[in-house]
Amino acid sequence: MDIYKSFRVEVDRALDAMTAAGDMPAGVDRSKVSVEPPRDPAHGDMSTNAAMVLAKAAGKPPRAIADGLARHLSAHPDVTEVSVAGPGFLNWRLRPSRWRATLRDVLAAGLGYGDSDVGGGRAVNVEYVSANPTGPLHTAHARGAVVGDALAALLEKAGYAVTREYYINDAGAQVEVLARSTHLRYREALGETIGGIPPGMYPGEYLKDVGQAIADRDGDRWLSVPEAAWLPAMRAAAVEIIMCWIREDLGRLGVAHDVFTSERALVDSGAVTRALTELEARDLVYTGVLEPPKGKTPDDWEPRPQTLFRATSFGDDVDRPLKKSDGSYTYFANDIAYHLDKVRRGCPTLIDVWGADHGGYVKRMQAATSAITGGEGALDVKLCQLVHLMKDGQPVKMSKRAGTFVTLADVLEAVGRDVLRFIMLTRRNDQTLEFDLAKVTEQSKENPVFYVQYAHARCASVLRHAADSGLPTAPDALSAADLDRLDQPEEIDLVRVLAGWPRLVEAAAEAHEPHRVAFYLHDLAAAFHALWNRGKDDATLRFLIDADPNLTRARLAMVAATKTVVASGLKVMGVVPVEELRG
RNA sequence: GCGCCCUUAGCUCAGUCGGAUAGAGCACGCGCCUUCUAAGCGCGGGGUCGCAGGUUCGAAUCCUGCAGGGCGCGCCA
Repeated sequence: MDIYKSFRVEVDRALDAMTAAGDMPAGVDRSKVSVEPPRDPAHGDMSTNAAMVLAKAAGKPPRAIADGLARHLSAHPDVTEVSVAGPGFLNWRLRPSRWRATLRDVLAAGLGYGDSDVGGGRAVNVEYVSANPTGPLHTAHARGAVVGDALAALLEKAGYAVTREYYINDAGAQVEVLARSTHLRYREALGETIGGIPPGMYPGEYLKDVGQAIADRDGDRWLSVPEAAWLPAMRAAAVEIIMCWIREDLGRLGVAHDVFTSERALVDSGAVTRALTELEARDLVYTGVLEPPKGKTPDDWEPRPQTLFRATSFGDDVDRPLKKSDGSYTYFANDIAYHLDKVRRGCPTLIDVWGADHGGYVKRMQAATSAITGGEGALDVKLCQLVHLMKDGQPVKMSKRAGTFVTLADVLEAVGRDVLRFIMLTRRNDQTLEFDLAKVTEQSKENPVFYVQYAHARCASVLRHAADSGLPTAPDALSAADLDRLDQPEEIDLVRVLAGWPRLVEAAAEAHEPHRVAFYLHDLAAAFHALWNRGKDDATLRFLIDADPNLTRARLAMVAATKTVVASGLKVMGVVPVEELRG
């Protein structure tokens, strides 16, 4: 169990005792009481805000409550140095043996250390990537892919039942364009000279491969038939081939979705019509005329009655159209049906990972999700800001229009999967990210990937040396070590960081912020590197002490636990830990 | 014009449901390799948390207004 959580229980017991003694009114709301590490370690190992939070309801000054809590807590066998500070913080320290005990927890749990049950097995659907099937993945997609995948892994570690989902946008005008562009390349593959690619068509060279593949499979059967005949065939074939590429790229990135949902299949099944019927039943659909967007009116704007969803009743700024002027459904209408579908499949908690250019779409989708599910479903949207691809400090020029964008496959080839995944998680999702192809493969402290991997490799190195000397390195053997031999302050510092991993997993999962794992691992690596270097100044602080097998075994337990927690964190990030950095 | 996101050290960024003297890396200055990997570690200088109000025991964090940057704004997805 998380060490902070277990002391939160102790605080509860103390409060119970105070209530029983009449020092505290019964039924006081304790939901804001927390036990956490103080920001400044000088204040102690743990701290609670209970006295300040409860002062008003208890009708007592914070310090009086804190004094009462202090009396109860100081009776705990693992607690020392209880003190009341500042406006009413209650601080205390733990006996070092209590901290050291976490090493056994880590060794016993292995990579499962930090697993939590806060999720309680509740279902969460994480939808991410969902790139349009009109071309290969490029760098902009990589961030959403990594963030979504790491978030899914994090939620699983925190005890949620996670579904990883990809929404294939294979309906609508853009796949029609794809079909026409593909037909052009198909004709080209059969020997026709097509000249330039007309405006409005996808110019990318990659469509040549699609055209060729269809020519190889079907011969010339789509050459002299009317568009109505070849268009659906081109569309289906192109989407299938490109989705195959996308899955390959995701596979290379180590991303695997559980569910792929087709927009077209959803529309064909009548789900959109049914969803709109449900909205109508709730009186959330009407026909109205929208104001033109101010400041940037389209040239061909004319007021027109439209089928609208009452998004404003759910916090959006304007009501949103559900049908185009030709009577077909808007993308938004399809998306409402899709989100309803996700909830109806048994998952009220939805997370969508989107690109920054979809920011204007968040409110309406949240409004719609809430409306269509009658408040049962809740949608959180993680918007990933832009990735600026750089090389040696200079921006890499990209233009999708000219077909010169950098594909995900290119970047993967240049830097590797693990580097790409780690770097994508070194920023909050709503912060823009600079990705320098040169810097991220440097082996220096400036590169967080290297820094964390180096810590893992150093742990592995120590364990290798130990094994070479015939020392036991298996977890159960190390668990039997006399951990009281770890009496250096820096050693306890490191153990404290290790003990913070379960708490971090829960906090990051609840906040839907996988990047916190990357920052935690950086801190953990720093604590380990610091300890390592202490052995440079003072040989008695090295991990392997030939003359003292018992001390060595205790220190190996600490090293093995550190290696395990680094690996556990990297696993959430989808990064493979390295055993060795030098070839 | 409106909406969303961002603004923290010279630079790039963290900052836990509001918590104590706001942190890390880079850069700068000074130290540490006969040693388990020095691709590392230690010490030091460096801040009006964009600006102005408000909420309260307490605000970088929540609310309001303003400024600067990014993204978006019916019949694209």
